[in-house]
Amino acid sequence: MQSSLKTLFPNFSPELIATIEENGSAQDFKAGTILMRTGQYIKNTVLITKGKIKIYREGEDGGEFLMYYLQPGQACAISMICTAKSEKSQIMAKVTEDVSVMMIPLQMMDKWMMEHRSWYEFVIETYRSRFEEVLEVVDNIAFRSMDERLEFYLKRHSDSCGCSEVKLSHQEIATELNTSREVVSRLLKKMEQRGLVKLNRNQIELLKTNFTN
Amino acid sequence: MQSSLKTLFPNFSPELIATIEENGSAQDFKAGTILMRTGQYIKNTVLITKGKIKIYREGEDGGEFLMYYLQPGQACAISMICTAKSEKSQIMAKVTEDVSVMMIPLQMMDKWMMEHRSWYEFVIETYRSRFEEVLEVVDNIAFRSMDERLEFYLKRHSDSCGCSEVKLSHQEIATELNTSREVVSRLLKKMEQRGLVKLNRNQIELLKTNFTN
DNA sequence: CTTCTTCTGTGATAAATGTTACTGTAGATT
DNA sequence: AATCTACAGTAACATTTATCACAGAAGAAG
Repeated sequence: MQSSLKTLFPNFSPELIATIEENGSAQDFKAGTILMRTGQYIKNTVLITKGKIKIYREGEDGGEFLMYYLQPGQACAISMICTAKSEKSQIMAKVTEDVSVMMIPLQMMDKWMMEHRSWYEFVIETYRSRFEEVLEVVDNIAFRSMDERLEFYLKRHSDSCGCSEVKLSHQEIATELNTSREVVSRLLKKMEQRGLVKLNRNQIELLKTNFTN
Repeated sequence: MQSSLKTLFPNFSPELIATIEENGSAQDFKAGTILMRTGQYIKNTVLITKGKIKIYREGEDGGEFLMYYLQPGQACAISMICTAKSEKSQIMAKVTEDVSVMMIPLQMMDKWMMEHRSWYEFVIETYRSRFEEVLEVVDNIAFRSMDERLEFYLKRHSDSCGCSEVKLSHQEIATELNTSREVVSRLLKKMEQRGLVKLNRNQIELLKTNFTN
């Protein structure tokens, strides 16, 4: 357990790791748990050591829209940003695979930024990469049509799990793209006809050759 | 000129202001100048002291999509983020009203973060507010239809200039929302019929009463 | 095996948005 | 005044996406 921080966050200095273990509290959450809601105040920064957390935006009508996933070795950029002034969360965070996290009280943030170079760099890099990711999301909805967005979504999923099978129902995909199940079914069918995927119940197999370009 | 920094960035400490004036270089740019292109390397952080800069994303087909405007007293969050590692820009920055800026070489960033508390806080706050703004943009395209987005766009414009007349052609609006001029014309006409706006050549007057809710 | 539930496929139709094509008008230019 | 150009209005049509309605198939539960 102690060592997992070291391997997951290889750039952290030994002193920083010690400080984290001293001040943070390790916690586990089951899939389905909602860790953060829109409008809630943020009291902790979260480092993920196991599992997966989905960060998404919720529309007034209850629709949702996927921003990105948090995985082991990553941290929640939003919580870091808001934390500084204990702001309200602008997003929803939901556990999609049982997670283990390190909860770090917000008071530590500013302190460590000054004291630990490796923490400072990690925070900046987290901001940067998330900002970039969100910009890519904007690109997708602003410039691309549903079929392209679907392809991109599947690709991102398979990249993240490292395998070519995406185990999701059409309904789940539709929800994350904020569209309807029928639309997803139809587009997937077309993709199958184009030879891009193979469809099974609750599972979509990406035929990589056509995909990775 | 010296004093403008002080009034525009009231939270900066006197020492920080002195340091900025010492290390930064004041520069002016005419409306229309493109300060940053997608893919370019970033060498400076930019503080705006006069004018307006448009930050937008560019699609492969040349379409554009407005993210937000930078105004006096603000800084380019992207340049701050990327700067840390001299990354490539992910966005376009175009001067829309003649600007004066302070260019700050990227080496200063990290240094000042450690040395000047008020700089650190400014940077964090800039990150936070821009991130929030981008999330709002995502909301708009993900959950709202064109007419709502148009209303939001107009409102934001009038808020930013403090007046109720938006001096833009339908074409310009269409470009920023990445749609076509005809669509904007149609929707504006409908809004006029609903009594929300009054249309003139190159100018849209918001009839506030209905608007500010 | 039978029943139930969830997931998937698909047609028909509606609504929103994009595209094409054309017209008129205001203001600038000559 | 005559001409030109950018801007605005609008109809007709194409395309994309959303919604409704229903049917069949896979797997779970009894």
